[in-house]
Amino acid sequence: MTSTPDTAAAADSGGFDAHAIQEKWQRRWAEADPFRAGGDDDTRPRKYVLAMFPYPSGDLHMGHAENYLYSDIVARFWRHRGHNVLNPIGWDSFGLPAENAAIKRGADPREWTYENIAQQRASLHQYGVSFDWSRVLRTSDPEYYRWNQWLFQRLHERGLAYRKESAVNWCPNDQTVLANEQVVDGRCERCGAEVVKKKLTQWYFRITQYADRLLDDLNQLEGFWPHKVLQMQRNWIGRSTGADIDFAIEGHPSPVTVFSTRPDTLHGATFFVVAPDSDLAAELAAGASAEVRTRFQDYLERVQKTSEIDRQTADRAKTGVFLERYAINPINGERLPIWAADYVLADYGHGAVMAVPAHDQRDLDFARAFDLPVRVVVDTTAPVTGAIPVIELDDDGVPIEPEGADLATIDPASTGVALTGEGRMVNSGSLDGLSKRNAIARVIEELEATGRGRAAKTYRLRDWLISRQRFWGTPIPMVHTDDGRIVPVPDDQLPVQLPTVQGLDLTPKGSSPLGAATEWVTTTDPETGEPARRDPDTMDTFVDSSWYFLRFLSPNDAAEAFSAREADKWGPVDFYIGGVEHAILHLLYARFITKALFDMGLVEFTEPFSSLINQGMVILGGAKMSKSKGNLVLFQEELNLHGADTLRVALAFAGPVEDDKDWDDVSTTGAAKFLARALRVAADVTSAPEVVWAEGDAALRRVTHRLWQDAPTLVEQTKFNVVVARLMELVNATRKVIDSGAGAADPAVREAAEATALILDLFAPHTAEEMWATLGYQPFVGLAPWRQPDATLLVEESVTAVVQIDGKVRGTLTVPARISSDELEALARGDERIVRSLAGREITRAVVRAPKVVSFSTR
RNA sequence: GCCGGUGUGGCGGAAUGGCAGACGCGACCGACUCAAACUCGGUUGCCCGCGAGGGCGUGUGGGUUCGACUCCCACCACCGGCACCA
Repeated sequence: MTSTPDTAAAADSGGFDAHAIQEKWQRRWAEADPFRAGGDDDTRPRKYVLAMFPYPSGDLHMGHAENYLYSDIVARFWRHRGHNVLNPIGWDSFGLPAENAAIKRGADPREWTYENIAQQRASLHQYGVSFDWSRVLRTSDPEYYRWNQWLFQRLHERGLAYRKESAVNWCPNDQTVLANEQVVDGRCERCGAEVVKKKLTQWYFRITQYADRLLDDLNQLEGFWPHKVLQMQRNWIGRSTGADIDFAIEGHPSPVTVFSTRPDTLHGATFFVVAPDSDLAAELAAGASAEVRTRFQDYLERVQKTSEIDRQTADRAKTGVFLERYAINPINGERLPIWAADYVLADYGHGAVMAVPAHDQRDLDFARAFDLPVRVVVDTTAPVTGAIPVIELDDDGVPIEPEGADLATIDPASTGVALTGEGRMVNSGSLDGLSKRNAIARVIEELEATGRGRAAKTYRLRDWLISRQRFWGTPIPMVHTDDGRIVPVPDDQLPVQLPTVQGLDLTPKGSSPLGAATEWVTTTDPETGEPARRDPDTMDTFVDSSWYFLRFLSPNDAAEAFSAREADKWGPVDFYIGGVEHAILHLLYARFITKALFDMGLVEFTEPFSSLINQGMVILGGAKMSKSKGNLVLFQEELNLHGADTLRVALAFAGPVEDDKDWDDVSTTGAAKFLARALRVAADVTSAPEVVWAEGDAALRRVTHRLWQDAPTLVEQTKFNVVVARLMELVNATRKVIDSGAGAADPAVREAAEATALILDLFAPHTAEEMWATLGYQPFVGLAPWRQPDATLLVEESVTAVVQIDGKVRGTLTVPARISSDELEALARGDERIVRSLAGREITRAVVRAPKVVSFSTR
């Protein structure tokens, strides 16, 4: 016989024809459609299981294999537990790769996109995933993106979508703007090009209005989302609390506000710094001498030439120019010289700071570089009530006198180290003697009394820039009239459809290619009928994915974005799984949009995903796989080679869900052997289906029922690798009874084989269906309920008790499970081995935990 | 610098404070075979010992406990996030 790929695969799969089984059951599933979610007449409790939908760039990779395996395991589990499960799939099909491929091939991005979707769809079918295939959506379909435009209008009505001019992140390679979240280490998240700042007027979503809720609501996700993701979102939102303080500026009409987290140190302010690239700096310089103006201009140019990457480098020497202007400290009337320096950022806080060099390291570095005064206002050597004094011990355990017990020895002006710790206020007028906490409260009170300051919060989070100067995305549904008004396209005129690419140049050139689609751009004001032009930009594709989980609930509804009724029934998503790369981008945006929809009264929940799992990556040889490195393991290839079940079991067994899995450590041979053994066990069963369960080999029955006891918990804890291990134990135990125990006719063998099929369905659904049929049942095992453990089988009749002497195991006793502590202790004391180990030493203490442990102490 | 996470055999990993290393891979031995592959059975943490048995062992050092991979403190290493954020 010649070796074809199929026979090779059969050999690899341990002698059975995995591919024939696979195709057979996939055909049956396609005919019967057993995994479609139930409708209104379905009274089972609901579970919404979702894996982050794929972007259709080329074929699926091993990361997808993991993602859709894990969600499928969970979906199948809940069906077995009697739930009505929604497990949908769709495609996140707008975006740059399609556009870039189209440019390269001189084609329409649609072709490339929909070809890839077809290919990925075929792979997922072949993988045996129990999706509800009736709900497929593609975000690049007008039927979908129409609702992006609807969402935009709703946000716009509420002032949550707005236009502003601002210095934005610009990717010179992709020729488009980027959201803050898409800039990683000063580089474009997509292509790695160094991002530059550019002043542009763009559309934003006002996510900052939700900053507090986005931050505070993370607490209710604690324990349900990975701790790491919660922490990353907290960092990203970056709330600081403190005070806004108004400083009058000499010769300037209005006061300037600064934010400080340490308003208690206001008396220690010795100068004032503005961001050189802020409007304020330009204004202040304009009112100064010609010489200052020149110096400032030179400095500004230098700053603007510095790349974001260089600017973010820590330990840069402080630079700046004195603007020969003065700010007035509102608490003591002191004149503070105003400097422009690039260590102050234009887009954080108010773009200006009060500098307190004694108690802020950056201000101190600057003061020392330019010889500015340093005034200590917090005595950090003074004890603070409630603070726990730290006493350090030297090598001999003798307390070391804290150095700097004398304030003079820790003077920041000479040490160069700012005093940022707790202490008592000094040189601060009415604040003297107060602790930091009390001083902050007092100074805010005083400032509020004179109207020169107030408690305030500042965030790191910026508004979400959603305009993109590219073709393959949702057109922004706004028109610009000749007289400069910006008018929304009314709902009944949506969708604003993308034009064909015919005659369009998609090559990135800094403005949207849609601007050149003259016919498309030219329109009329929907209110007045006057000539107008369409907004040529498209939306960030993260808008598409910020609400897709709601569209899955009524994907074919032409009347509304999603059904509020269905959202009440299914939402929020019960189990969400995807890669950690979306920890802030997608997950933050989806949370924001959900809260906005809640405020509109369209959903009844404020968090979209009740639980979240980040699966690890599939790597190779310790390194991330990538096309450029040429170390790719291709999903479709592995699928053809091993078959779906072997691949699924191998991945599920490879390790914990959240851990990275090195493909070198993923054992397809082990998985294939196990599946073959499981099938053989089912085939060996000779008893008829209607069997009396209470009979048969007791030891095997205990293995079976312990698994029935543990499996649900293990699956809910996503310990899939352990469930597979336990199934292997069960199959091994069954094999043993068949070969060298009660034999194949024993009812316990059938009971074990049926349990194997029912639980194996999570991991190897084709093999499980085959076993189920072999055992004489009608399909589908995927819909058959799991069984309850028999409680009487969970208690062992006899157990192994451990005897410890001084913490070391010195012997074991086989004892009845219900032995009393006294009996057990007596047995232990009398045990020949224990007596020998004691060697005459006296037992000073005995701790007995029947029936498991006896612990003797001898000293 | 700040915040978070992780350290267990040759490898992937398991273990409600109670026999560390389940399960699998790999390796070795054996059965089947003319032979190999497949399959099946056995051994496999390290050290000493022919053996019975003993010693050591979950990154390091301490602590709590009759008993610690597990809880507490300090440290080391690696990984991740943020970072001139006022």
